[in-house]
Amino acid sequence: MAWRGPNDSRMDDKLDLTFQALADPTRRAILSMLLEDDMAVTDVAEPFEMSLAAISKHLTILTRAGLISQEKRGRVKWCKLEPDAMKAASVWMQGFGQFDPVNLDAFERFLEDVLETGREGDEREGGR
Amino acid sequence: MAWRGPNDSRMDDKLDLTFQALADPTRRAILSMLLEDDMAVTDVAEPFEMSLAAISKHLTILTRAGLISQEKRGRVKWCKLEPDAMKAASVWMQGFGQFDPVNLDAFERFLEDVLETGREGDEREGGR
DNA sequence: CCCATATTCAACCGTTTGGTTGACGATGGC
DNA sequence: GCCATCGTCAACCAAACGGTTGAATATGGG
Repeated sequence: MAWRGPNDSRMDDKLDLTFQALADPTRRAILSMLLEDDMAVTDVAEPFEMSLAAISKHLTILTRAGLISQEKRGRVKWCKLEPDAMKAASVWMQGFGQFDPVNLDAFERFLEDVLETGREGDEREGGR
Repeated sequence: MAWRGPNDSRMDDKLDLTFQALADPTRRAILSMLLEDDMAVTDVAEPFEMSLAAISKHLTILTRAGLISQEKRGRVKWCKLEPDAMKAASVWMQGFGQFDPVNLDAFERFLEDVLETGREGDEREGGR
């Protein structure tokens, strides 16, 4: 991945979109729901006590941030989690933490591999 | 750490503050500066083309999010990075990726295995 | 063809955000 | 004691945010 350092303005714009998208509890809840499975817009909206239009707006914001993708099949629009943007933000944050940057490089390579092959590696046990 | 699951409202509030604080490029730049060293408010403000009052507000937001702390010594108020809050947000995000920093050792073993054998390990069961 | 379903659009509204300016309280140096 | 410096406060502003409602635009089913 072309890492341009913490001052790349393109990355800055991307982080703006990502963090702003994550800064709303409804949107975070939506992301959690999509972790379980892809969902139609109407189904995403169902557990929330707000209008479908409001949820539609939230989904647009998540899409622009790259956190999800939406594909229309028939008259139903399916929402799918896209962890890429989250990964970028996560990597940015790691720079401030107590995590080992060497391992970071390794997991970036790992992620690229995973994302390219389309494999999702959910053998991760904790399952929250 | 007392992990209460992704629906703990206290954590939700904390994540709100954290992500909202991170959703502004000025504030992220300030955090980057503080990564190098502790700084006085005036010195933080110096490279930015906005008023001291504006920077002061940004610093208040960062403080309420727990991302920095401020200590007044004499008439100078020193700002210090506090990576703990960032770590909480980072951990939340990890739940969406294939990357698990808590389990980096296991991951490294897994990565070595993948790279050596070129094999990808488990197959996923059902597609979506 | 007609109707129900799925989703977005457009206009609107109150609140929050990110900035400004000017006045103000504290503190340290001479 | 005075003055310059450090930082915040208060009032204000435009723009963005998060929500609502009602109309509009597909699309699929009988």
